Amino acid sequence: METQQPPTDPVTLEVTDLMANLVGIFHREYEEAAAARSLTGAQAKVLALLRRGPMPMRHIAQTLSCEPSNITGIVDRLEARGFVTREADPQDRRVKLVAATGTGTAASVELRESLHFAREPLAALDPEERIQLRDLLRRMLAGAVPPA
Amino acid sequence: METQQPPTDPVTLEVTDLMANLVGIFHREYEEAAAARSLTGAQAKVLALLRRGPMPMRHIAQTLSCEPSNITGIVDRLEARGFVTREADPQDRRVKLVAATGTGTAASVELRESLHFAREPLAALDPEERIQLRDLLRRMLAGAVPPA
DNA sequence: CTGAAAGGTTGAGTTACTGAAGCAATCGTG
DNA sequence: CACGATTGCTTCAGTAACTCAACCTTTCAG
Repeated sequence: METQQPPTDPVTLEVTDLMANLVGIFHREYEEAAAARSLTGAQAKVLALLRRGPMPMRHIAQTLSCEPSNITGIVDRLEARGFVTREADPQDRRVKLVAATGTGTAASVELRESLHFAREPLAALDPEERIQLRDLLRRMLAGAVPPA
Repeated sequence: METQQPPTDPVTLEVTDLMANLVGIFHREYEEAAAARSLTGAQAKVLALLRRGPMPMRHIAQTLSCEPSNITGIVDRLEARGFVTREADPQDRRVKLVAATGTGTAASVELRESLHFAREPLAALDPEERIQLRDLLRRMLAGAVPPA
């Protein structure tokens, strides 16, 4: 949309494609791992966010870049199942602070640790390479939004 | 689900987390790029698959690991907008071969090339590092399913 | 030829999502 | 201090994606 850098070098293009595959695989595994705990992907994402502590709906919506009304529904369903609670912020009673319950946090942590991804494609790399990869990813993400 | 490797070393865990962030960013950009062409993410994925040539619905469903009935709907909407066609396979008339039209292919190629991702997080790496990253990703994906 | 299996579609039901409208609490300014 | 604008969240359509079960149609096996 903004500055149009016409050529896009071949390496970048290939990395983008590889990344797309990786994203596909990762995504599928994430959904499966969530489903195994009868969570949807969206619910799991919200729960993961809440591992950092209670936060206003607004903040959740911004972080996941979606409409607040969307979060209302997701939190509704999480709340109905006892994974999160909604409490009015005493500081500003317009704000609802969403917090993960013990069960919610546990499910999220468990999910995170169950990600097979860690063992499948990643297993193809030896420890040294994994560190290399980590460093590259760190640098790439240093500038980006600090999300999920 | 299968063999439980208890400890999961710290580097792997961190890589998984970084990857999760990356996946989030990439995913968001993909959706946006698709939306900019008034496609949904799912539609864009199917269209991307069809760049390789016509294929039966069954095959699409398997590749995207979802129910065939799901694909019916997505292809319906793509067809309604002239991005794909459905034709009976002369070899086996149960099979419907879905093929991207010129418009469909064009949209898909354009979308692929518009992925900003190439310039945002990736721009933080210098050419040498990008090659390093490419090689690592290649190795990781060598064993995996050859998807989208 | 007949019954089982495979490819797709249909229909019901859930979730995720958007956008507009609405309500309540808060803030800014005269 | 009061009043209008703004902010945070919910509610209400409306659409897309998805699952599952039931259902045709074509193919295949015996």
